[in-house]
Amino acid sequence: MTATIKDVAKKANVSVATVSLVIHNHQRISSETKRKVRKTIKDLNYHPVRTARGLVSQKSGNIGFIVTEDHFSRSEPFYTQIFLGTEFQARESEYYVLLTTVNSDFNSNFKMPRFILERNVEGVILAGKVSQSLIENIKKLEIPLVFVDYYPPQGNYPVVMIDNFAGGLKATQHLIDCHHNRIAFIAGDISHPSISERFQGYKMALDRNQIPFDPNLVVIDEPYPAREFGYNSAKKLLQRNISVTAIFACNDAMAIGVLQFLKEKNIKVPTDISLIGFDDVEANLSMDPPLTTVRVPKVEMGIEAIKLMTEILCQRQTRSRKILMPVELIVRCSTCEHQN
Amino acid sequence: MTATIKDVAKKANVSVATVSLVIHNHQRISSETKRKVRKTIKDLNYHPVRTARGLVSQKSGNIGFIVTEDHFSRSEPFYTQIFLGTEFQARESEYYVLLTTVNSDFNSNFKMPRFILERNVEGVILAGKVSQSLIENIKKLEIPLVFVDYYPPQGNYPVVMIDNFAGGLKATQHLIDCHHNRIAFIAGDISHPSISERFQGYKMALDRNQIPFDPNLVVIDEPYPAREFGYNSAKKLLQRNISVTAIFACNDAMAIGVLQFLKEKNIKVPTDISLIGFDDVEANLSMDPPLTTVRVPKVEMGIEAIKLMTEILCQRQTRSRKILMPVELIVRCSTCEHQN
DNA sequence: GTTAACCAGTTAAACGCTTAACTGATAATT
DNA sequence: AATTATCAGTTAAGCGTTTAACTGGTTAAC
Repeated sequence: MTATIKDVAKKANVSVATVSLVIHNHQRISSETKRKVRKTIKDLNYHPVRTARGLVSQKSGNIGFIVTEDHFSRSEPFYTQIFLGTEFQARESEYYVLLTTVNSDFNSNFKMPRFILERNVEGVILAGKVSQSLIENIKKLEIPLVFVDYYPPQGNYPVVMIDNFAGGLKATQHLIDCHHNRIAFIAGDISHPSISERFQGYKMALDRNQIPFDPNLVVIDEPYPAREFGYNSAKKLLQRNISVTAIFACNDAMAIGVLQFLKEKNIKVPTDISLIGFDDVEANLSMDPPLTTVRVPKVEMGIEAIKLMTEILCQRQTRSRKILMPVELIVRCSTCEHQN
Repeated sequence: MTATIKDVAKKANVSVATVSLVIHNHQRISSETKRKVRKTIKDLNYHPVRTARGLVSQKSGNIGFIVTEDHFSRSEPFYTQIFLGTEFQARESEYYVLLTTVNSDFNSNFKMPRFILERNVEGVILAGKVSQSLIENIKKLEIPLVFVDYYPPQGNYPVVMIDNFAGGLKATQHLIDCHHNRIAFIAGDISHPSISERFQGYKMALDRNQIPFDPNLVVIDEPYPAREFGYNSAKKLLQRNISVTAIFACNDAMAIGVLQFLKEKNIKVPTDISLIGFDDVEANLSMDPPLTTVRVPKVEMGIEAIKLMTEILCQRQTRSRKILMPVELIVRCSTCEHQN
C-alpha cells in the first residue's frame, strides 16, 4: 500500500500534525524540521489522499460543467470545444472538471446533477442556455456559478460571452472593404441573442459606411441555423431576383448550405458571389472553396471560464466579472473583391 | 447547510449505522425501519457526501483518462472523440472521468499524473500509444488498466481496438466491387500497427479477387498520415505514369490531400479516379465530393472502454478481455463504378 | 431446560487528513 | 524577579461515512 501521513510522521519522528503543517508550509515549523520531514515525504513517495483532504477541508478539487443534452449531442462540436477548454485550463489550476448533461427543460421534479447532490464540486460552469429552475436550485445551495455563452435574464453572475456584435461588424466590414454593397444577411433563429447581435453588427457596418439597409437582402425566417436552412434561405434570397454580390451567413453551418445551393445553381463562389460564415468550424478547411469566416475562440472560452471560477474559489475575486471574448476575421477563399 | 447522515439518524430515531445500512439496502434492517428511514432521507433531502464515502470505502468514483499531449492537441479530434465517449458512458455507470495528458516520452523522472498520486481514480484508461515506463509505473500501484487504440508489446491487458484489417478489406473490396482493378494504396507512417493492418487488408482483398499486387500502386514512404503528405503521395503516384483508377488513402486526412492534388491537376473525382479514405472525420461531409470512407466508431470506443473498466471494478470480470470494434463502409460520392 | 441460531438493530473504530487549542521551553519586557 | 510573548511543536477533535463486532431479545433445536 502507499504511504499515509502517519507513516511519514513515524519515520520522521514527529507528529502527524507537524507533517501536515510542513505540507502547507506553515511558518510555525522550523526550517530544520521542514527539511527533515520533506526528505521523509520524498523517501516514502508520500502524497496526500484527495478524498481525505476533501473531507476535512470540504473541498473536492472538482469543478462541475453542465450543458443541456441537446447542446451536447454528438454532432454539435461547439460546446464540446468549450468543455475541452475547461479541461485544458483545469489542469493548470489543479482542478478536475466533472461533466454532466441536463434536460433542457429541467425543473424541480428532475433530480439535480449527481456531483451537486454529493457535494463533489466546488463550483459549477453552466454552458449555453439552461433552465431558470436549474439555476435557482444551484443558487440555493450557494455553489459558485459561472456562465458561458448564455446569460440568465435576471441576476448578476460572472459570465464569458462572445462578442457577436463585433463579429457581425467585422464580417460585414470585410465585405464592404471588398467593395461589396449588395450584402445579404441570412440567419435562422433570429430570436437567439447571439444571432441577433450578429445581425446588429451587420446593420451597424452598413450604417457606418452609408450603405442603405435593404430588407430584401435579409432572410431570417428560418427556424434554426443549420445547413438545410441555409440552403433554403439562399433559395429564397435568389428567388427575389435582386442584385446580390455577397452573403453573410449567421454561422458556418448555414454558409455550407448556402454554398451547396449556389453550386447547384452554378453560381461561382467567390467570383459571382462572396460568402462569409461565422464560428470557424473544423469543416471549413475542407470546403471548396475554404470558407472565409469569423472565428469564435471556443476553447479559449472554456479556459476563461475556469480562470474566472478559480478566481472566485480562491476568494481573490468576488464581484461578478463579465468577459467578452474577441472574435477574429479569418479570410480564406470564399470572399474576394467585387468586380464592377 | 445540507443534511448529513447524523441529521437523518436523529430525526428518524435510529443510529447512524442503521441509516447507512438502509442506504445500502442491507437485509438486516426490517422493512418497517427501512421505510421510516427512507422517508426521513427524502424529507431532509439527504445525499451521502462523495468524499466521505470515498475516504472510508477507498473508492473515489472516478476513472482516469490518460493520453499523450501530442495526441490530444487541439486540432486532433480522434482521441477527443474517444474521450467524449468515455464521458457519455461514465455518466451511465455513475462514474466521473478525470482527464490528463502526459508527455509522450514519459519516464520515471516525470511525476505521475496527479489523480494517480492522490489516489483519486479507481482505474485508468490509456488512449493511444504511451510510454512503457508510464505503464509499468501505474501497474506497480495495482491500478486497473484499460487500453484503447494501442496495445503494449508485452503484458496481457484489457483493450479496445479498431478492426483495421477488416476496414482495409472492406474499403478495397468496395472499390473492386465497382470494377476497379488498378487500386492504389497511400499511407504515411506505415510502421504504425493501425496503418499497416489497413495495408494488410488491402492486400488480402486483392488476393481474394485474384488481382495481382503491384508495388507501383503503393506509396507508403511519407512520415505521417496528414493532409500535406497525402498531397505529396498523390503527386508521386501520378508521376509514375501508370494506370490508376482508384485510390485508397489510409485515412481521411491523407485523402483530403489527395483530393486537393487531383483537383489541381484537373482530374475528376470520382469519374476519373475514385477515392476512399478511412476514419470518417467531421470534415468529410463538407468536401466536394463528400468522401467515401470507412467509419471508425470513435465515441463507441470510449464507451466500450468504460464498460470494460466498470466490469473490472465490479469484479464481475477479471480476465483481460479484448474488444475489436467493427468498422463500417460509408459510401458517399468520391467513389463510383469504373467505366471500361 | 439448556444451548444454539437468528433477528434487528447499536456501538465504536476506522478511513487520512486539517486545525484550533494547548504545552513547555526560551526570550523579551517591565 | 515576575510577567508576558514568542517559538516550535503536540494533542485531540472532527470532517461524513462504512462496517466489523457486539447486544439483547426471540425462536428453534436437541
